[in-house]
Amino acid sequence: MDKNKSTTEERILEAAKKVFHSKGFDGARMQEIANEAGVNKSLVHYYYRNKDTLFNAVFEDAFGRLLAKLNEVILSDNTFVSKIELFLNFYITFLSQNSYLPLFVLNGLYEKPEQIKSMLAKKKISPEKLMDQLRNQVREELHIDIEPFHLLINILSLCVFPVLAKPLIMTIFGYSNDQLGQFYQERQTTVPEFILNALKGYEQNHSK
Amino acid sequence: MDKNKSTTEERILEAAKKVFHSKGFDGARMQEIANEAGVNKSLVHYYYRNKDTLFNAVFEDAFGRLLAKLNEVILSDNTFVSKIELFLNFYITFLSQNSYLPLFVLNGLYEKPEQIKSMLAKKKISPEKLMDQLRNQVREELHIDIEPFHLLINILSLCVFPVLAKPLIMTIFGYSNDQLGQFYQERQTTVPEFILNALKGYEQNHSK
DNA sequence: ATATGGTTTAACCAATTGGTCAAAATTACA
DNA sequence: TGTAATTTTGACCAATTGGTTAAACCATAT
Repeated sequence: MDKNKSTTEERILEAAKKVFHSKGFDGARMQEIANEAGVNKSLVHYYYRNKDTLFNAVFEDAFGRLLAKLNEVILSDNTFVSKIELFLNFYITFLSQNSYLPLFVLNGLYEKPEQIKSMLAKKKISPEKLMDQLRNQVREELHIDIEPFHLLINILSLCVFPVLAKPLIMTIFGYSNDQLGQFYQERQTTVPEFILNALKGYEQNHSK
Repeated sequence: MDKNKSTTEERILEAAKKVFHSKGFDGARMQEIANEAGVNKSLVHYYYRNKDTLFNAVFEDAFGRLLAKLNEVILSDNTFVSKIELFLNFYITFLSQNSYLPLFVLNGLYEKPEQIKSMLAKKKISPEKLMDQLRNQVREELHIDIEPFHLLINILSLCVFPVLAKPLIMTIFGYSNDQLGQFYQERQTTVPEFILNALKGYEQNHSK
């Protein structure tokens, strides 16, 4: 509702994020987005032709952000463990402010899988490159030869799922928001440790 | 559409599952559910008062199934590793037939977190009991004292997320359905190994 | 001043949607 | 067989929703 600063187009996009993130495509109402932005509904159509266009803008913004960060971290100049810590840290802090975002992205991926490829192309992200980077780094740092695909998925699982399952955790174990925050805090050290231990186990079995 | 066998009430519920699972609450249409069941739309309202009632029935069925299985496996008479394998196996095979289900449940949990508690009560599932079981078993089998909460979340993450992220995996890495099936197959041995290795790492640091 | 261009609004519309209701069809049962 | 209860249907409705359009607004340049 704060009309100060920022163009109306930006305010509309921000409002759209807020509504789409929490209610999804079908649950979102163009009128609600207009209200949230403090403008007439027609203005929303003026800047973004229709609901689909607006949704795509919101989705690309969200998915692009997550993808870009993952890419940036993996290709950065850090140790393997540092990278996990970095990604975890970003993910947890960023998403404490945008708690609906991961589920929103996941839903979007189900509905429009094609978008993934165009997004990868636009951001010039190469999955193969990421995998190579991962494989090489694990080999050089930990002297372990490993198929990096399962490892990548495992890392992502351990980082992303606990954020996705937030309501499950809160309700089942009766956590308050503060307790949940502490839980995520603990994971910043717990998860890298867990992964590193798992990899060291492979050392005995698979390395030469 | 198969009117054979099963009461109309059951056919309506099955149709509702199909539609709600793939389109969510807001995306689902009562008319589509009626068509899918091969009955008049009014019949849907006759058996299930309104959309909310029908959705709740579908959600409870889905969430209840997953929860019951998790409970059954954890409390069963198996080794720690066997339990992980069992749960993984159930999860992967069951969900290859119901690929929309985990995301559906996750969305439902966001929208109606209260349902979790009533479901736990109805199925007489005690989270504390599960955690105790897990802690004791890890202590007795692996001689490791560990706070079981993070472990439980880690196991769930490694089992559930790769299924949730199906479209991401398929598109990013250009997997066919067959290749994806093989990937899940591999995880049946890969994941228990990963977890066990991680835990063995803790042995050196935390056990006495 | 006024013409011009982009910006914003109010009024409106066609289509959709969840839900109702009374009547018809079918079943149960005396 | 007749009749009461249950199940199924078609017609209908009020409300909602995405989207359109023409007019109003407003800054800026001439």
